[in-house]
Amino acid sequence: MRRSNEARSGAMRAALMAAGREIFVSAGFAAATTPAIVAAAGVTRGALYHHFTDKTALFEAVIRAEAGAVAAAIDAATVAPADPLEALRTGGRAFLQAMKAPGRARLLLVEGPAVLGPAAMAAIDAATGAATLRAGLAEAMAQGLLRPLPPDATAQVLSAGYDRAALAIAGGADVDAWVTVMDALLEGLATRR
Amino acid sequence: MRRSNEARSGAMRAALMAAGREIFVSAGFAAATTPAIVAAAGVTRGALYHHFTDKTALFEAVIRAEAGAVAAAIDAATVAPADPLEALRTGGRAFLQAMKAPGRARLLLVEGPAVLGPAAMAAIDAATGAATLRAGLAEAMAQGLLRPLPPDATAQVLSAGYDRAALAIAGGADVDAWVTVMDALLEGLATRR
DNA sequence: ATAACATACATACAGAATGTATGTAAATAA
DNA sequence: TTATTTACATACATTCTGTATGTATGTTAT
Repeated sequence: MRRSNEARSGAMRAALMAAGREIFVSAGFAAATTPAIVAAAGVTRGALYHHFTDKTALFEAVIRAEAGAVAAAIDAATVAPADPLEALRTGGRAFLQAMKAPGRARLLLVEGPAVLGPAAMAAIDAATGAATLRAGLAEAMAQGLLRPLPPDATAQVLSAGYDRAALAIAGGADVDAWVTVMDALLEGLATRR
Repeated sequence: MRRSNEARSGAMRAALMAAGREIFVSAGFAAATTPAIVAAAGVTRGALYHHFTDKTALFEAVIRAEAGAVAAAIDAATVAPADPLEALRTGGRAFLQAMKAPGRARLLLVEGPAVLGPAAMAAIDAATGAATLRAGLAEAMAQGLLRPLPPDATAQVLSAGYDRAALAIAGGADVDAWVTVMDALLEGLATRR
Protein backbone atom coordinates (compact mmCIF):
# COMPACT_ATOMS: atom_id res chain seq x y z
CA MET A 1 0.00 0.00 0.00
CA ARG A 2 1.76 3.06 -1.30
CA ARG A 3 0.46 6.54 -0.39
CA SER A 4 1.94 9.95 -1.03
CA ASN A 5 3.26 11.88 1.93
CA GLU A 6 0.72 14.60 1.34
CA ALA A 7 -2.14 12.12 1.51
CA ARG A 8 -0.67 10.47 4.58
CA SER A 9 -0.25 13.78 6.37
CA GLY A 10 -3.71 14.97 5.50
CA ALA A 11 -5.32 11.76 6.68
CA MET A 12 -3.26 11.73 9.86
CA ARG A 13 -4.05 15.33 10.70
CA ALA A 14 -7.72 14.69 10.11
CA ALA A 15 -7.65 11.56 12.26
CA LEU A 16 -5.85 13.36 15.08
CA MET A 17 -8.25 16.27 14.93
CA ALA A 18 -11.25 13.97 14.99
CA ALA A 19 -9.87 12.02 17.93
CA GLY A 20 -8.85 15.23 19.66
CA ARG A 21 -12.31 16.71 19.20
CA GLU A 22 -13.86 13.60 20.68
CA ILE A 23 -11.64 13.58 23.77
CA PHE A 24 -11.70 17.36 24.21
CA VAL A 25 -15.50 17.26 24.22
CA SER A 26 -15.87 14.29 26.54
CA ALA A 27 -13.13 15.21 29.01
CA GLY A 28 -12.42 18.89 28.51
CA PHE A 29 -9.03 20.21 27.42
CA ALA A 30 -7.32 19.83 30.77
CA ALA A 31 -8.30 16.21 31.33
CA ALA A 32 -7.80 15.25 27.71
CA THR A 33 -4.48 13.41 27.79
CA THR A 34 -2.39 12.94 24.71
CA PRO A 35 -2.22 9.18 25.31
CA ALA A 36 -6.02 9.06 25.24
CA ILE A 37 -6.16 11.14 22.07
CA VAL A 38 -3.66 9.07 20.11
CA ALA A 39 -5.27 5.86 21.37
CA ALA A 40 -8.59 7.09 19.98
CA ALA A 41 -6.84 7.75 16.69
CA GLY A 42 -5.08 4.39 16.76
CA VAL A 43 -1.58 5.88 16.54
CA THR A 44 1.20 6.90 18.91
CA ARG A 45 2.19 10.21 20.40
CA GLY A 46 4.94 10.44 17.84
CA ALA A 47 2.39 11.18 15.15
CA LEU A 48 0.73 13.83 17.25
CA TYR A 49 3.93 15.70 18.02
CA HIS A 50 5.08 15.40 14.45
CA HIS A 51 2.02 17.19 13.10
CA PHE A 52 1.29 19.56 15.98
CA THR A 53 3.74 21.43 18.17
CA ASP A 54 1.80 20.56 21.33
CA LYS A 55 -1.61 19.68 22.73
CA THR A 56 -2.71 23.30 22.51
CA ALA A 57 -1.89 23.47 18.81
CA LEU A 58 -4.07 20.43 18.14
CA PHE A 59 -6.82 22.05 20.16
CA GLU A 60 -6.53 25.26 18.19
CA ALA A 61 -6.80 23.36 14.92
CA VAL A 62 -9.99 21.70 16.19
CA ILE A 63 -11.38 25.07 17.29
CA ARG A 64 -10.64 26.69 13.95
CA ALA A 65 -12.41 23.86 12.15
CA GLU A 66 -15.46 24.21 14.38
CA ALA A 67 -15.57 27.97 13.95
CA GLY A 68 -15.25 27.54 10.22
CA ALA A 69 -18.13 25.08 10.14
CA VAL A 70 -20.36 27.51 12.02
CA ALA A 71 -19.44 30.37 9.72
CA ALA A 72 -20.14 28.24 6.67
CA ALA A 73 -23.55 27.26 8.01
CA ILE A 74 -24.46 30.90 8.62
CA ASP A 75 -23.25 31.92 5.19
CA ALA A 76 -25.31 29.19 3.60
CA ALA A 77 -28.43 30.29 5.48
CA THR A 78 -28.17 33.99 4.76
CA VAL A 79 -28.16 34.00 0.98
CA ALA A 80 -30.46 36.62 -0.47
CA PRO A 81 -31.61 38.39 2.69
CA ALA A 82 -34.64 40.65 2.29
CA ASP A 83 -33.16 43.45 4.39
CA PRO A 84 -30.30 43.80 6.90
CA LEU A 85 -32.58 43.28 9.88
CA GLU A 86 -34.03 40.09 8.47
CA ALA A 87 -30.51 38.96 7.68
CA LEU A 88 -29.56 39.44 11.32
CA ARG A 89 -32.51 37.39 12.55
CA THR A 90 -31.88 34.66 10.00
CA GLY A 91 -28.18 34.58 10.76
CA GLY A 92 -28.91 34.31 14.45
CA ARG A 93 -31.21 31.36 13.94
CA ALA A 94 -28.66 29.68 11.70
CA PHE A 95 -26.03 30.23 14.37
CA LEU A 96 -28.17 28.56 17.01
CA GLN A 97 -28.90 25.69 14.65
CA ALA A 98 -25.22 25.21 13.82
CA MET A 99 -24.25 25.33 17.48
CA LYS A 100 -26.40 22.29 18.16
CA ALA A 101 -23.61 20.04 16.91
CA PRO A 102 -22.68 17.91 19.93
CA GLY A 103 -19.91 19.44 21.99
CA ARG A 104 -19.58 22.45 19.74
CA ALA A 105 -20.93 24.95 22.25
CA ARG A 106 -18.59 23.69 24.92
CA LEU A 107 -15.60 23.78 22.56
CA LEU A 108 -16.21 27.23 21.11
CA LEU A 109 -17.74 29.01 24.08
CA VAL A 110 -16.18 27.48 27.18
CA GLU A 111 -12.98 25.59 26.52
CA GLY A 112 -11.76 27.77 23.67
CA PRO A 113 -11.74 31.07 25.55
CA ALA A 114 -10.14 29.42 28.57
CA VAL A 115 -7.39 27.61 26.66
CA LEU A 116 -6.59 30.09 23.92
CA GLY A 117 -7.77 33.23 25.66
CA PRO A 118 -10.68 35.50 24.79
CA ALA A 119 -8.47 37.61 22.54
CA ALA A 120 -7.33 34.69 20.41
CA MET A 121 -10.90 33.41 20.20
CA ALA A 122 -12.08 36.84 19.11
CA ALA A 123 -9.45 36.81 16.40
CA ILE A 124 -10.61 33.41 15.18
CA ASP A 125 -14.23 34.54 15.24
CA ALA A 126 -13.32 37.71 13.39
CA ALA A 127 -11.65 35.68 10.67
CA THR A 128 -14.82 33.63 10.33
CA GLY A 129 -18.21 34.97 11.36
CA ALA A 130 -18.04 37.92 13.72
CA ALA A 131 -17.12 40.39 11.01
CA THR A 132 -20.33 39.51 9.17
CA LEU A 133 -22.45 40.34 12.19
CA ARG A 134 -20.69 43.63 12.73
CA ALA A 135 -21.05 44.54 9.07
CA GLY A 136 -24.73 43.61 9.14
CA LEU A 137 -25.33 45.85 12.13
CA ALA A 138 -23.41 48.71 10.61
CA GLU A 139 -25.40 48.36 7.39
CA ALA A 140 -28.70 48.29 9.29
CA MET A 141 -27.68 51.40 11.19
CA ALA A 142 -26.60 53.14 7.99
CA GLN A 143 -29.99 52.41 6.45
CA GLY A 144 -31.68 53.82 9.53
CA LEU A 145 -33.21 50.51 10.47
CA LEU A 146 -31.34 50.30 13.75
CA ARG A 147 -30.62 52.96 16.32
CA PRO A 148 -27.13 54.39 15.88
CA LEU A 149 -24.89 52.78 18.48
CA PRO A 150 -21.22 51.84 18.75
CA PRO A 151 -21.16 49.00 16.22
CA ASP A 152 -18.37 47.02 17.86
CA ALA A 153 -19.90 46.92 21.30
CA THR A 154 -23.36 46.29 19.87
CA ALA A 155 -22.13 43.37 17.79
CA GLN A 156 -20.33 41.86 20.74
CA VAL A 157 -23.28 42.22 23.09
CA LEU A 158 -25.63 40.57 20.61
CA SER A 159 -23.05 37.88 19.95
CA ALA A 160 -22.77 37.28 23.69
CA GLY A 161 -26.52 36.85 23.87
CA TYR A 162 -26.53 34.32 21.05
CA ASP A 163 -23.60 32.53 22.68
CA ARG A 164 -25.47 32.24 25.97
CA ALA A 165 -28.51 30.99 24.09
CA ALA A 166 -26.41 28.36 22.34
CA LEU A 167 -25.01 27.19 25.65
CA ALA A 168 -28.45 26.99 27.20
CA ILE A 169 -29.76 25.04 24.25
CA ALA A 170 -26.77 22.71 24.44
CA GLY A 171 -27.79 22.19 28.06
CA GLY A 172 -31.24 21.10 26.99
CA ALA A 173 -33.12 24.39 27.06
CA ASP A 174 -36.03 25.10 24.76
CA VAL A 175 -34.98 26.90 21.58
CA ASP A 176 -38.11 28.97 21.15
CA ALA A 177 -37.81 31.03 24.32
CA TRP A 178 -34.33 32.08 23.38
CA VAL A 179 -35.22 32.94 19.80
CA THR A 180 -38.08 35.01 21.17
CA VAL A 181 -35.79 36.96 23.45
CA MET A 182 -33.11 37.51 20.83
CA ASP A 183 -35.69 38.69 18.29
CA ALA A 184 -37.14 41.02 20.92
CA LEU A 185 -33.66 42.38 21.57
CA LEU A 186 -33.13 43.12 17.89
CA GLU A 187 -36.58 44.63 17.54
CA GLY A 188 -35.90 46.78 20.58
CA LEU A 189 -32.83 48.18 18.87
CA ALA A 190 -34.75 48.90 15.69
CA THR A 191 -35.84 52.46 15.03
CA ARG A 192 -39.46 53.25 15.82
CA ARG A 193 -41.86 53.78 12.97
CA MET B 1 2.61 32.02 70.42
CA ARG B 2 -0.56 30.11 71.09
CA ARG B 3 -3.47 30.31 68.62
CA SER B 4 -6.72 28.37 68.53
CA ASN B 5 -7.19 25.81 65.80
CA GLU B 6 -10.12 27.79 64.44
CA ALA B 7 -8.01 30.92 64.10
CA ARG B 8 -5.17 28.96 62.55
CA SER B 9 -7.45 27.32 60.01
CA GLY B 10 -9.17 30.55 59.12
CA ALA B 11 -5.91 32.37 58.58
CA MET B 12 -4.44 29.49 56.59
CA ARG B 13 -7.50 29.17 54.37
CA ALA B 14 -7.45 32.91 53.73
CA ALA B 15 -3.73 32.85 52.94
CA LEU B 16 -4.13 29.92 50.57
CA MET B 17 -7.09 31.54 48.84
CA ALA B 18 -5.19 34.82 48.44
CA ALA B 19 -2.14 33.04 47.05
CA GLY B 20 -4.34 30.87 44.85
CA ARG B 21 -6.18 33.87 43.49
CA GLU B 22 -2.89 35.54 42.65
CA ILE B 23 -1.49 32.54 40.79
CA PHE B 24 -4.79 31.61 39.12
CA VAL B 25 -5.02 35.13 37.75
CA SER B 26 -1.45 35.41 36.58
CA ALA B 27 -1.11 31.91 35.14
CA GLY B 28 -4.61 30.59 34.63
CA PHE B 29 -5.94 27.52 36.41
CA ALA B 30 -4.15 24.96 34.25
CA ALA B 31 -0.69 26.49 34.58
CA ALA B 32 -1.17 27.38 38.23
CA THR B 33 0.87 24.71 40.00
CA THR B 34 0.29 23.83 43.61
CA PRO B 35 4.00 24.30 44.39
CA ALA B 36 3.74 27.87 43.09
CA ILE B 37 0.59 28.53 45.10
CA VAL B 38 1.94 27.29 48.41
CA ALA B 39 5.23 29.07 47.77
CA ALA B 40 3.28 32.33 47.37
CA ALA B 41 1.54 31.57 50.65
CA GLY B 42 4.80 30.64 52.35
CA VAL B 43 3.65 27.15 53.36
CA THR B 44 3.90 23.62 51.99
CA ARG B 45 1.52 21.53 49.94
CA GLY B 46 0.55 19.71 53.08
CA ALA B 47 -1.39 22.74 54.28
CA LEU B 48 -3.15 23.06 50.94
CA TYR B 49 -4.28 19.44 50.83
CA HIS B 50 -5.29 19.55 54.45
CA HIS B 51 -7.74 22.41 53.92
CA PHE B 52 -8.87 21.67 50.35
CA THR B 53 -9.51 18.32 48.74
CA ASP B 54 -7.66 19.31 45.57
CA LYS B 55 -6.61 22.23 43.40
CA THR B 56 -10.11 22.54 41.99
CA ALA B 57 -11.63 22.90 45.46
CA LEU B 58 -9.29 25.78 46.22
CA PHE B 59 -10.23 27.34 42.92
CA GLU B 60 -13.92 26.99 43.68
CA ALA B 61 -13.45 28.68 47.05
CA VAL B 62 -11.72 31.58 45.31
CA ILE B 63 -14.51 31.80 42.74
CA ARG B 64 -17.22 31.82 45.40
CA ALA B 65 -15.46 34.64 47.22
CA GLU B 66 -15.19 36.67 44.02
CA ALA B 67 -18.83 36.10 43.14
CA GLY B 68 -19.83 37.09 46.65
CA ALA B 69 -17.84 40.30 46.43
CA VAL B 70 -19.55 41.24 43.18
CA ALA B 71 -22.98 40.49 44.60
CA ALA B 72 -22.24 42.57 47.68
CA ALA B 73 -21.11 45.51 45.55
CA ILE B 74 -24.31 45.36 43.51
CA ASP B 75 -26.45 45.11 46.60
CA ALA B 76 -24.72 48.11 48.12
CA ALA B 77 -25.27 50.15 44.96
CA THR B 78 -28.94 49.35 44.48
CA VAL B 79 -30.38 50.54 47.77
CA ALA B 80 -33.56 52.55 47.33
CA PRO B 81 -34.07 52.24 43.57
CA ALA B 82 -36.57 54.68 42.06
CA ASP B 83 -38.23 52.05 39.89
CA PRO B 84 -37.34 48.53 38.67
CA LEU B 85 -35.94 49.80 35.39
CA GLU B 86 -33.67 52.28 37.09
CA ALA B 87 -32.61 49.51 39.47
CA LEU B 88 -31.58 47.38 36.49
CA ARG B 89 -29.50 50.14 35.00
CA THR B 90 -27.88 50.97 38.32
CA GLY B 91 -27.21 47.34 39.06
CA GLY B 92 -25.61 46.89 35.67
CA ARG B 93 -23.29 49.80 36.20
CA ALA B 94 -22.38 48.54 39.65
CA PHE B 95 -21.64 45.14 38.14
CA LEU B 96 -19.28 46.64 35.57
CA GLN B 97 -17.61 48.68 38.29
CA ALA B 98 -17.16 45.66 40.54
CA MET B 99 -15.79 43.57 37.69
CA LYS B 100 -12.92 46.00 37.27
CA ALA B 101 -11.09 44.32 40.14
CA PRO B 102 -7.89 42.97 38.56
CA GLY B 103 -8.28 39.43 37.30
CA ARG B 104 -11.89 39.18 38.40
CA ALA B 105 -13.34 39.08 34.90
CA ARG B 106 -10.95 36.35 33.87
CA LEU B 107 -11.68 34.33 36.99
CA LEU B 108 -15.45 34.59 36.92
CA LEU B 109 -16.09 34.68 33.19
CA VAL B 110 -13.37 32.59 31.58
CA GLU B 111 -11.58 30.25 33.96
CA GLY B 112 -14.58 29.55 36.18
CA PRO B 113 -16.90 28.21 33.50
CA ALA B 114 -14.12 26.13 32.00
CA VAL B 115 -12.91 24.60 35.26
CA LEU B 116 -16.18 24.19 37.15
CA GLY B 117 -18.52 24.04 34.18
CA PRO B 118 -21.20 26.50 33.12
CA ALA B 119 -23.80 24.71 35.23
CA ALA B 120 -21.81 24.98 38.46
CA MET B 121 -21.03 28.62 37.71
CA ALA B 122 -24.71 29.31 37.11
CA ALA B 123 -25.50 27.73 40.47
CA ILE B 124 -22.92 29.93 42.18
CA ASP B 125 -24.26 33.01 40.40
CA ALA B 126 -27.79 32.07 41.34
CA ALA B 127 -26.80 31.82 44.98
CA THR B 128 -25.31 35.29 44.75
CA GLY B 129 -26.43 37.83 42.16
CA ALA B 130 -28.27 36.30 39.24
CA ALA B 131 -31.49 35.79 41.15
CA THR B 132 -31.64 39.54 41.82
CA LEU B 133 -31.45 40.35 38.13
CA ARG B 134 -34.13 37.83 37.27
CA ALA B 135 -36.39 39.15 40.03
CA GLY B 136 -35.84 42.72 38.88
CA LEU B 137 -36.80 41.81 35.33
CA ALA B 138 -39.87 39.92 36.47
CA GLU B 139 -40.93 42.85 38.63
CA ALA B 140 -40.44 45.32 35.78
CA MET B 141 -42.48 43.08 33.49
CA ALA B 142 -45.20 42.70 36.11
CA GLN B 143 -45.41 46.47 36.40
CA GLY B 144 -45.71 46.75 32.65
CA LEU B 145 -42.41 48.61 32.32
CA LEU B 146 -40.82 45.89 30.24
CA ARG B 147 -42.24 43.81 27.42
CA PRO B 148 -43.41 40.43 28.67
CA LEU B 149 -40.75 37.88 27.78
CA PRO B 150 -39.46 34.61 29.22
CA PRO B 151 -37.80 35.98 32.36
CA ASP B 152 -35.10 33.33 32.62
CA ALA B 153 -33.84 33.64 29.07
CA THR B 154 -34.11 37.43 29.21
CA ALA B 155 -32.11 37.61 32.41
CA GLN B 156 -29.44 35.34 31.02
CA VAL B 157 -29.14 37.22 27.75
CA LEU B 158 -28.77 40.54 29.54
CA SER B 159 -26.33 38.96 31.95
CA ALA B 160 -24.32 37.63 29.01
CA GLY B 161 -24.18 41.14 27.57
CA TYR B 162 -22.91 42.58 30.82
CA ASP B 163 -20.39 39.76 31.08
CA ARG B 164 -19.05 40.50 27.63
CA ALA B 165 -18.87 44.16 28.52
CA ALA B 166 -16.93 43.36 31.67
CA LEU B 167 -14.45 41.27 29.70
CA ALA B 168 -14.00 44.00 27.11
CA ILE B 169 -13.44 46.58 29.83
CA ALA B 170 -10.94 44.27 31.52
CA GLY B 171 -9.19 44.15 28.16
CA GLY B 172 -8.89 47.91 28.15
CA ALA B 173 -12.06 48.93 26.32
CA ASP B 174 -13.84 52.18 26.98
CA VAL B 175 -16.61 51.82 29.57
CA ASP B 176 -18.96 54.40 28.10
CA ALA B 177 -19.62 52.66 24.80
CA TRP B 178 -20.67 49.51 26.60
CA VAL B 179 -22.88 51.30 29.09
CA THR B 180 -24.51 53.07 26.15
CA VAL B 181 -25.24 49.78 24.41
CA MET B 182 -26.53 48.04 27.52
CA ASP B 183 -28.78 50.97 28.37
CA ALA B 184 -30.07 50.96 24.80
CA LEU B 185 -30.76 47.25 25.11
CA LEU B 186 -32.80 47.77 28.26
CA GLU B 187 -34.61 50.73 26.77
CA GLY B 188 -35.41 48.66 23.71
CA LEU B 189 -37.06 46.08 25.90
CA ALA B 190 -39.10 48.71 27.72
CA THR B 191 -42.71 49.13 26.71
CA ARG B 192 -43.47 52.07 24.43
CA ARG B 193 -45.25 55.08 25.82
C1' DA C 1 17.52 2.47 -11.06
C1' DT C 2 19.79 3.74 -7.21
C1' DA C 3 22.05 6.78 -4.10
C1' DA C 4 21.03 10.73 -1.17
C1' DC C 5 17.80 13.03 1.33
C1' DA C 6 13.49 14.39 3.56
C1' DT C 7 9.29 13.21 5.70
C1' DA C 8 6.31 10.35 8.74
C1' DC C 9 5.91 8.05 12.62
C1' DA C 10 7.36 5.01 16.80
C1' DT C 11 10.01 4.34 20.89
C1' DA C 12 12.69 5.88 24.79
C1' DC C 13 13.78 9.36 28.14
C1' DA C 14 13.91 13.42 31.49
C1' DG C 15 11.45 16.57 34.18
C1' DA C 16 7.58 18.05 36.68
C1' DA C 17 3.00 17.94 38.69
C1' DT C 18 -0.80 15.73 41.16
C1' DG C 19 -2.79 13.40 44.95
C1' DT C 20 -1.88 10.22 48.82
C1' DA C 21 0.41 8.14 52.64
C1' DT C 22 2.91 8.83 56.53
C1' DG C 23 5.11 11.35 60.19
C1' DT C 24 5.33 15.18 63.80
C1' DA C 25 3.88 19.06 66.52
C1' DA C 26 0.33 21.71 68.49
C1' DA C 27 -4.28 22.15 70.41
C1' DT C 28 -8.47 20.35 72.56
C1' DA C 29 -10.88 16.80 75.48
C1' DA C 30 -11.11 13.52 79.08
C1' DT D 1 -1.78 14.76 82.59
C1' DT D 2 -2.97 11.60 79.34
C1' DA D 3 -5.62 10.64 75.16
C1' DT D 4 -7.17 12.12 70.96
C1' DT D 5 -8.00 14.99 67.38
C1' DT D 6 -6.43 18.74 64.31
C1' DA D 7 -2.86 21.18 61.61
C1' DC D 8 0.70 20.89 58.83
C1' DA D 9 5.27 18.94 56.72
C1' DT D 10 7.73 15.41 54.31
C1' DA D 11 8.13 11.42 51.35
C1' DC D 12 6.31 8.61 47.71
C1' DA D 13 3.94 6.54 43.55
C1' DT D 14 1.66 7.54 39.45
C1' DT D 15 1.00 9.97 35.38
C1' DC D 16 1.52 13.43 32.02
C1' DT D 17 4.12 16.53 28.89
C1' DG D 18 7.52 17.57 25.61
C1' DT D 19 11.94 16.12 23.52
C1' DA D 20 15.44 13.23 21.74
C1' DT D 21 16.45 9.51 19.09
C1' DG D 22 15.70 5.72 16.00
C1' DT D 23 13.53 3.46 11.82
C1' DA D 24 10.79 2.98 7.77
C1' DT D 25 8.62 4.97 3.91
C1' DG D 26 8.35 8.36 0.37
C1' DT D 27 10.74 11.89 -2.82
C1' DT D 28 14.41 13.88 -5.67
C1' DA D 29 18.47 13.85 -8.50
C1' DT D 30 22.02 11.71 -10.96
